[in-house]
Amino acid sequence: MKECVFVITNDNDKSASKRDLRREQLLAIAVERFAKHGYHNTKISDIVADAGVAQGTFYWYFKSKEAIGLEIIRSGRERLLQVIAKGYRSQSGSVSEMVEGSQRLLKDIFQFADENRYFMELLLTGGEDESIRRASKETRIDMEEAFRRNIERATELGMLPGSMNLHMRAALLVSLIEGVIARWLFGPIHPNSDLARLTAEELAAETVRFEFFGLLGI
Amino acid sequence: MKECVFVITNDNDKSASKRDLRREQLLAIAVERFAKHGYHNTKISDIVADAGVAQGTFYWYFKSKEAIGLEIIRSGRERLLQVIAKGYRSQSGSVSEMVEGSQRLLKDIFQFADENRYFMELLLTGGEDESIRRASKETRIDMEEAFRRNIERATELGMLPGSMNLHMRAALLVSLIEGVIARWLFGPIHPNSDLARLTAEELAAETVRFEFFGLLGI
Amino acid sequence: MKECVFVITNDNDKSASKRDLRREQLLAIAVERFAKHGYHNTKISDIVADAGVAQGTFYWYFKSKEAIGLEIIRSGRERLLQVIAKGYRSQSGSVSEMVEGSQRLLKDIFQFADENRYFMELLLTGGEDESIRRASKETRIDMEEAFRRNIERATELGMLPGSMNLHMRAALLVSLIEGVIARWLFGPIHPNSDLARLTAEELAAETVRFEFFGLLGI
Amino acid sequence: MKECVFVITNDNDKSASKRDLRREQLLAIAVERFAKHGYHNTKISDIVADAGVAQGTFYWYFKSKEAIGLEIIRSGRERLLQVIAKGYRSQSGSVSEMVEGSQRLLKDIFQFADENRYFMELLLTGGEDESIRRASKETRIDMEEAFRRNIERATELGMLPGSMNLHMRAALLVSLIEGVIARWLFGPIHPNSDLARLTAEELAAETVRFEFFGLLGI
DNA sequence: AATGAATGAGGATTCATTCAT
DNA sequence: CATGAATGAATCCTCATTCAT
Repeated sequence: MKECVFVITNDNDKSASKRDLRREQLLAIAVERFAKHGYHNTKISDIVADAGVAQGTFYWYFKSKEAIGLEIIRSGRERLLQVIAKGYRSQSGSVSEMVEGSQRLLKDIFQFADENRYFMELLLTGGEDESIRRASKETRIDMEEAFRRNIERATELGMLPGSMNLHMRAALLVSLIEGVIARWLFGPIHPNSDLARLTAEELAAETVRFEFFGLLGI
Repeated sequence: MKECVFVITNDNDKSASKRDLRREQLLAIAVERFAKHGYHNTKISDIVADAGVAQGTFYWYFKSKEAIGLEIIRSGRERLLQVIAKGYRSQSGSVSEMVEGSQRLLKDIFQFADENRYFMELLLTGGEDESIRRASKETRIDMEEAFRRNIERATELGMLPGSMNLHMRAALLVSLIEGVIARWLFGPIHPNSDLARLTAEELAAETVRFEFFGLLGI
Repeated sequence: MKECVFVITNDNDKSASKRDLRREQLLAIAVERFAKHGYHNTKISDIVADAGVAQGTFYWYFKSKEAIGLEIIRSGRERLLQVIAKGYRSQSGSVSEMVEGSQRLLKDIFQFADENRYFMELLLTGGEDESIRRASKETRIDMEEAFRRNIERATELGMLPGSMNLHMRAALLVSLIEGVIARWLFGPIHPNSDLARLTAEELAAETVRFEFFGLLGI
Repeated sequence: MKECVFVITNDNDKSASKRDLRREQLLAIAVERFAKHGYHNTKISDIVADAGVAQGTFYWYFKSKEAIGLEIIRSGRERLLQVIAKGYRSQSGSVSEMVEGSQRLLKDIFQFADENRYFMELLLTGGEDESIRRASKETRIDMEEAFRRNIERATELGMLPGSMNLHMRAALLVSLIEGVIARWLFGPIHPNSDLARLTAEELAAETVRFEFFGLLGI
């Protein structure tokens, strides 16, 4: 029987009822197993065994296996988009200020990914069930859209050159972020690479450098 | 019953026997279904129905479902690495020569991806079965390693600054490439984005610009 | 949450306690659902949801699902047999008196069926659970027996010819009654038939005519 | 393992393939168990155990449990309606000819019922699953409709008085037939009644007498 | 080479019933 | 009296794989 380690829902009210706790526990176990072994390779019987409850108990909290999968994506999506929303650019500034701001945002995202690695893994690599696949895609599109708006704003403020397609830039940027997170947290990663040992802060620094200056950059 | 459209294996011998053709056909159907619906959501009965043969016939050509999955990855991997190998840098040159070379390599990779979109989708998003997951990872690590050597060589030749971690650069570069391919060919992609309408050549141009100069670049 | 509409038990004592009311309510909901959807398709959770109480509450009033089924049959049986008992023939009379008496009895039975349609449906079409099936059968045998005695008495009084097997006559008569009730209240009924729109009285008149005179009758 | 006793489908072609035989066998076992124990109390595992095959084999022949239930009704319905269709009145005649014709029809129906008692039981008492319930109802309506047309024709030919509602007559007639069959073959039946021991012919004679002359009849 | 019937372990889901509070 | 969370046996159905023909 496993304790509840990863709290998934946004529980602002202090009095987490016993019911809520059990729900969180099942969610946490499910997201971990889905990420580690895949959705189809995770049996409800595995989840309940981990939680130390009977098979039927699962269905007191979730309508179906698909439902818990969607719930995981939904809840993670909300919190991920919140993190990104906080990093929105609002005012003009120097290049170094912009780089700094970007780095702070990336660090927040990487930290979130680290704290929610199983969700992140599910989001980035999962999607065996059609509906979960779709929900993941939507979340990733939302993320890209958030970055697109951010870049758009910076371009309007004259902080970025307007010569490149906005969508393209956003796509490239999010590719960078997703790829870095995936390699940092759950491979594929070259055995000799020490990328996995970096902190969120260090990772953000490296990434932001590439983001703004490319391979030729400083 | 479906015709064999996507030839997967490297068929050098001219006289493709009837047996080989059937094998190719099954592989082509399988890779498409695996990519479109996922490994677990693809039943052997689906594959054989598409091919217009009986259930048992499948097992005359492949040992098991896992085997056909691995075969798909194996064959795609070989051909993908060949494409990358051809683009290897060997001699020094100007920045614009380097950019040009890179762009040519990217174009080749994108073209390969376009011609093998189902394999690519399986490689980048698949991995429900443990052994296929591993095979995909290894292929992607190989790809990263190839790029790492390329960057290393360019750094030794003084064409790139040595200030950045090699593995990090390779990871960022491959993230870029993988993300762009995924968005170009099979989403997740923003509905308003016209990325999907670009040619391999145009995509390579955009990508290489970001690769070398970042968001601030020309 | 549903109000208690159909009172099922013979409540002679004036002061129906709160407890009795709840019991009646559960019985009423159960008999309706059993009739409409079948015994197996009715979940305890459906019944309690309709009643607006918790799952466990059901078991404070009834030992089990089977028990409530049997209770429904038992209580209905008592009241149905009472109705029939009141119509018993005791004295001789003319043919038209006999027809009149029969018609009155049928009208009473049809009225009872109308007021207890769900019980009637359960009695005539239900019987998925072995013990309920048995209880229903016994009730219907009792009904047949009551009619057999009635016919026997009329035959002894010389009001009916003795040329036909008594059991056969009773069987045919009860078949008629059961079939008519079923079609009148809950089908199977031909869409164009206006049988369902008849009153109990009209239905009794038509039925009694056939009962005594057959297709060739007046 | 049980042999196939009751052939359910209309197999006119001599060469019943092995596949057809297995299908018939499963149908026969299913209809018997559905009739004896009810639809919900019959497990697929019971059926296949009786047939001596593996669980999965069932699903090679039938899509689902519901499907086999519907197939049973569908096939029985066809054959039952054929029997009735053969008894259609076409020409005028004397009363005794009419009675004779009716008796012959009833005998055929009773014989069919005897030879297909499990189907009959399912048709008349079954219907736990919603779709099977509906299919049964439709069949019984068809039967009623067939008799209605028969009565209509006889009335047009002046062989029956026109004073009674057609639908009502048909309903009463079919009630009679259904009730008699039910009591004859599978109760509810009074223990002292010797109805169950009658032959189809005798039963038809008794029933037809009541049909035309009622209780007061000859 | 090919067929297609047969296998059977496995897994999701249901639901009557129990019980601590 | 009432709650509602928990139980777990039961059952339908899936599908990769085998094998006689």
